[in-house]
Amino acid sequence: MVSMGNNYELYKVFYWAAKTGSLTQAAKALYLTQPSVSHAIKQLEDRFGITLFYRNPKGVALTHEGSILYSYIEQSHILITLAEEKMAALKNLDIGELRIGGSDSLFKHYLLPYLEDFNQTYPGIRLHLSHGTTPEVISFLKEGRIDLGVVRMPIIDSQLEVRESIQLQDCFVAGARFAELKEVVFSLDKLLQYPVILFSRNSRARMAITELFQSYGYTLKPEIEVGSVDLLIEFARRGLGISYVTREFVTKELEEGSLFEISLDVRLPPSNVGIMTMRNMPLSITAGRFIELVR
Amino acid sequence: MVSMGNNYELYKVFYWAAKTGSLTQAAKALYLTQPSVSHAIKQLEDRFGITLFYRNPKGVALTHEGSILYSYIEQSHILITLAEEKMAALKNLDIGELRIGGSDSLFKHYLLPYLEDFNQTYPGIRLHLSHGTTPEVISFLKEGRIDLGVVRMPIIDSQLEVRESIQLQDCFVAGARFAELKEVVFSLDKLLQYPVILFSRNSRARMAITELFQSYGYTLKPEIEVGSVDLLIEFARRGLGISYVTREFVTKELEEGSLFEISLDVRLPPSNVGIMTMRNMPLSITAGRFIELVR
DNA sequence: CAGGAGCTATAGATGGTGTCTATGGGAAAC
DNA sequence: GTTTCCCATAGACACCATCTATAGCTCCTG
Repeated sequence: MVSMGNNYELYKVFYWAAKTGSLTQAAKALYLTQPSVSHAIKQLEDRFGITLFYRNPKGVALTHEGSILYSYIEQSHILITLAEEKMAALKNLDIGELRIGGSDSLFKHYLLPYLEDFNQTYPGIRLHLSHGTTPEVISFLKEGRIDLGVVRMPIIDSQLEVRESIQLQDCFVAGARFAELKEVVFSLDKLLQYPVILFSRNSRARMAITELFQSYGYTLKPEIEVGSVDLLIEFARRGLGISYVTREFVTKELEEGSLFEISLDVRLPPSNVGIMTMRNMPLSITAGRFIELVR
Repeated sequence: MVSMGNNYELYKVFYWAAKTGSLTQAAKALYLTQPSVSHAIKQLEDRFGITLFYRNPKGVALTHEGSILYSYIEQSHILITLAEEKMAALKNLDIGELRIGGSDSLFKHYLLPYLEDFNQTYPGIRLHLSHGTTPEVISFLKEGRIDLGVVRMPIIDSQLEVRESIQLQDCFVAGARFAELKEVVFSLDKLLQYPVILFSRNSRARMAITELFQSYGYTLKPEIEVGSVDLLIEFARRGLGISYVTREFVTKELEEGSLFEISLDVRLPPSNVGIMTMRNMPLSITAGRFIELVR
């Protein structure tokens, strides 16, 4: 693996010398002195064994060979300049992309305002949202397909760095059809006498509540399983049963009275939203900025 | 005229680090040590404020931002490599061009063997031949349209550097129709009784012979004027008159007897071929090599 | 599980070289 | 003739690119 060739820095000097047609001007452009430029050009000429410039009293002019070199170096210089501009734009968040993984419900009910805010502040950043279950999001992250994942805590994975975000409280809610239960304080076993609606997927929330019932010796078996948080809410509103949802996701319905919360004699465990990134991997600029925004 | 930006040399290091996926390998390719490469990459990252590589136990991998940079730098590197190869080829005379100015007759009768030789030795060099009168050739040279000019001496021009080449001797020749003149020794005025054929253009040779006659008080007025040396020879062979030609250009005809030289009682002035280049301007590689060949 | 063999990061020392100042020469312009 | 641009050269200096040495990390292997 041989890498013959000159110091690339010399080509920068050559570029400016050729472009300005003057070693003195090139020196100014590069914040150098004229002898430095003179010396740099001489180095190139010596290494190539080719004279690149004619020296005139009014400046320098490319020789035939020099102009051949210039035709390449000019392109090369343009590319490097574009690259530097692009890096500056990336740094500045004028361009870039932010890839987030998470569940639909978290996107809609938790992340949406942040995403709107971020998008308004940095309209040049393209947002990629990948939804999936917690394990799927984790593998997206490990495969490098997303910059950060937003999932329910707890996450135990030494490869991941998890930042806790707001706390969410799951609860049971019901609609008008069960209005007579508003003032009742339920025990877990009493709740089982009513139709319960749960999220169908193996979500962390569902596993948690199932385990809670089991720890009291009960088995929680849903009457209905639905595939989205929206349906959980809608089904409860329509009186199809009592839904287990995240309270913060039904704030509106609770306020307007289309849903009410079932009071229980046990405390349901809260859960936090966690923002995951790869441990020991630098954050992309966009991801870093987004995380700052969220916290 | 601002030139922000990094030391281009850093991009060379970046290129190899990205290409090999290993700082250690990059160091080997660049004949450096690993800490040097590490340091160089760090500099780039610090200047951009962007992390370019993920550091793994088995090497490094480009971040998203790093791979954007790489897409530019890779192209840039390819161009520079091509440029360096091109320069090496030019130096090596594998490619290139040689632009020579001169008169048709000198090309044909003087330069041709050298050109053939040069072309055989350096088949990759393209030859451009521009013919013209001496003043035309000089202006070609000053305009940079040719690398060297081949004309009759003397040339007096302080901007030009002239290398004397072989001496040529002009003479009068006639064909079979004037066979009876073979043994005669002519004086200038006696020659004027015969039809003389001269080159039509204001060539240096014609001016010289006209002046010679004038210095003896005679006026040389050609019976026929022709536009090429070939016609001078052909007309003489066919007996249309006595042609004034360069002896070296009719060697073959003199040997085979289709022409013979007129003996004169005065010595005609010899002239040298001169190879002109611009003074104080570096020779192109091809021109330099060609001049070596000729001398 | 310990040890070896990769890899990269960091610290500190050093020498090379890139850059500077000072100067000279040459051509053009005034 | 004098000035005023160029660029080339010489020599000195300081910076920084590079080095050596070392540490930390992960993976692999006996």
